Amino acid sequence: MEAALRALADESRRTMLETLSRGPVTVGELAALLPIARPGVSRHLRVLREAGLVEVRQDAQRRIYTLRPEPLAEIDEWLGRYRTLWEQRLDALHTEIARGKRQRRSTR
Amino acid sequence: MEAALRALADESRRTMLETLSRGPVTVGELAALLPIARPGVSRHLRVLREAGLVEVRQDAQRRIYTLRPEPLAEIDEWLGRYRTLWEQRLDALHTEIARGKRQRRSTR
DNA sequence: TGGTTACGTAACCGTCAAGGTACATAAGAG
DNA sequence: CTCTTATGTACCTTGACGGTTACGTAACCA
Repeated sequence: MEAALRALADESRRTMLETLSRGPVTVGELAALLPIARPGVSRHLRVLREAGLVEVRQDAQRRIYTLRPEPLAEIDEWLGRYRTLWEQRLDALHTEIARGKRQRRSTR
Repeated sequence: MEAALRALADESRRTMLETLSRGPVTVGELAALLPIARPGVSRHLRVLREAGLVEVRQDAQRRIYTLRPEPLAEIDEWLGRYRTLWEQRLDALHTEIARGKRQRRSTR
């Protein structure tokens, strides 16, 4: 989770994850969507790989990256320690309105 | 959320938040729990303040810091885009386990 | 075989971040 | 007032980070 949090601190990498969330993608396609050159993208992908946030598979010359969301789940779990705190506050703010907002608490 | 994510990338600051989650605390108390000198703690607190993650109130010479969890809620919300992705995976894993144990999952 | 495509890595540079020491300041205490 | 306590800020150094260009390399293609 440590490494994943550091990975998320960079905006380019968050954009890359956003793109990857819509499906597998090659390095070139990622680079086309970002304001940085391809080698930079490769380096970012390395960081994401080492954080366990992406997987690579090879297809001819291409490398196809896919999102691996598990580390995000770990971050979510870590945030869980604080969830009750902000929920208390939100409840205090708009007690009535926040009703339907909490059915998404999965098993933990 | 941007600034909050950067703030969370540092381990000392995460430890500080952890401490703050148990209640308000002074700078000196925080510094006593960390391997870094007090001025460093002050700087970390500045980052947390600018990220909206803490609030200060003054009591005589002391500054009492309290956690402000709202930015964490924003991060949680941002993670929400990916939540269904990892839940699908976890569900797959769980059904696998359940199948191995010959258990039946209750419907959510 | 030689060329092209797609990608990673190396080397380099500027910037930023995190740490420490020294100093400034504000509030009580005497 | 002066001294002490509690904290922030200035300044410096070091190391990590993000970006670029140049280069290496594996796989396909003519």
